Amino acid sequence: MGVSKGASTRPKSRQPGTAARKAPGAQPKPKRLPPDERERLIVREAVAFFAARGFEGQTRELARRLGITQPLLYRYFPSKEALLDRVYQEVYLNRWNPHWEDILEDRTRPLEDRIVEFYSDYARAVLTYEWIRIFMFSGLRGMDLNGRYLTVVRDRIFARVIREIRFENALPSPAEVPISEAEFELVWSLHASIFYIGIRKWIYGLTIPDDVSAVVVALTTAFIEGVPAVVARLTGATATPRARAAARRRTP
Amino acid sequence: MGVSKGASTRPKSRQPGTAARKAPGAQPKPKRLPPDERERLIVREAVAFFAARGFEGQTRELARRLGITQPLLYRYFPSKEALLDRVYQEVYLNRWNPHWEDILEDRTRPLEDRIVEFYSDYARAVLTYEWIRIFMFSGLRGMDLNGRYLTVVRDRIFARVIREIRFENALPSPAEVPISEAEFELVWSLHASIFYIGIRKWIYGLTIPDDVSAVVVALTTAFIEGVPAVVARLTGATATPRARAAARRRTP
DNA sequence: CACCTTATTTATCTTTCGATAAAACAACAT
DNA sequence: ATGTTGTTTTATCGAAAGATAAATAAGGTG
Repeated sequence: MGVSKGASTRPKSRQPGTAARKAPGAQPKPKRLPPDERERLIVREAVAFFAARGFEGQTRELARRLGITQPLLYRYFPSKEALLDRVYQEVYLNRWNPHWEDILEDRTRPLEDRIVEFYSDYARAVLTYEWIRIFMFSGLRGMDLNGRYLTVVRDRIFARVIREIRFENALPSPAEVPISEAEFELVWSLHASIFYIGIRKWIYGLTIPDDVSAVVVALTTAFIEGVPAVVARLTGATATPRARAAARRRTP
Repeated sequence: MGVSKGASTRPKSRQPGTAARKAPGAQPKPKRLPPDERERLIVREAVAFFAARGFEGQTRELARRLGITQPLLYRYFPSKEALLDRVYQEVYLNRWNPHWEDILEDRTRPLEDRIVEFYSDYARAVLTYEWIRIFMFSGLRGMDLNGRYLTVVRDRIFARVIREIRFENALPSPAEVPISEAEFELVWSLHASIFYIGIRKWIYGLTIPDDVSAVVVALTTAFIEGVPAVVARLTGATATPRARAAARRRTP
């Protein structure tokens, strides 16, 4: 069945020395590359490709975007699933900044500054086309990756934010009074407000404010101003503005 | 190639009168149904099916879940795409409650009550497995449906909320001072905090608070308490607590 | 330059999936 | 009963789409 039909329609080999100028827009050239460099190229393009098309995106199209043939992908990854695993790793693991945790607990600075700096940088890292979409795609696919990632966020970020808020307001530490779900819920609402900006842009295709950082600042300020009263109620203690000011002064 | 192989492995026809008892768990029976009832069954199952599997879900599996054969779907819908269009319509159009707009502008009630009632009911309608997931799937697919839906939300809900907040605080009406993007951004943050609860549950598979309504109340209260100052700054006017109380008294 | 290693391509297999045509059969009217 | 209408199934097509084996050729080494 039609074996030689397709092959004859396009030149089988280029003359040596012919610069292989392709149509404009096509990949420069499927040059022979050292394996690790080719692998890097594949992973980089795969992240962009699957972010755009979803995980049902076809290996043939990915190969075309890379300017290579589809079977070559299978020399570097045993299956499409293995390539997807690599894509997750690339997006989740490699974009977490351990320094974020230090920022949040640097008590030489006002808490509001710390949260603003953290969320500004977090937004810069996470509110991107690739991150947001791959996160959603993997969530919809039912992978537990999202759950595991958000457990880390909860333990390392949310818990720290709450601990620092309590400290600033001279409230019991988490060791004395465990963090309630209601307190976590407050931080979730700040987190959601910021993350949802990325969803609006990269999933819904809406326009968002030019200056995302300014929005982060505004949301954080409102959060810091409004939350202590709620937290105080939740922990059973009271935190008046006076107590807050005192706590702030106490901080070196 | 193996034409009669598959057919011989299972009984081709049932004895008339045989009740066709199938394996437990299988659909009751592919009874012959009036077209509009069959169509309703298909649409209902299609919504659940595509919400779970995404729009790449296969027609064969959908048919199996319905207890019918796959070609029968094509008697009711000319193509898979047509069935998907029907699914969107079902989810978006049929779950919008026009009364919501009335709730928000009923000035005989305190604004906080109105927003709480609106968002409690909105959450009940929208924070469901099917709604949230189909909304995300269609967004990721690049459909403009999400954009069009959210334009409606913006014009009918957000704009009303802002107008009412201004009124309560004796600030200029939108006719006098147009609504700024910053004001919309404030309402977006409330909306995001609530909507994201659904994302956490139905996309990430996380546990959420038992009492979502209580969270809606808490978020709305914080919003109402915190926002007027910001809105006042944005409109160039001032809204002291005194002005707010006055405005509230003025409301019949 | 000849040779060897291995990156890359060509050709092809198998399965899956949307879609169609024709056969079968259930319900109803006469 | 018998015929007619229209729902449902059976059988099958053709085009993807993941994956594999064998052939090709680029680049380094003696």
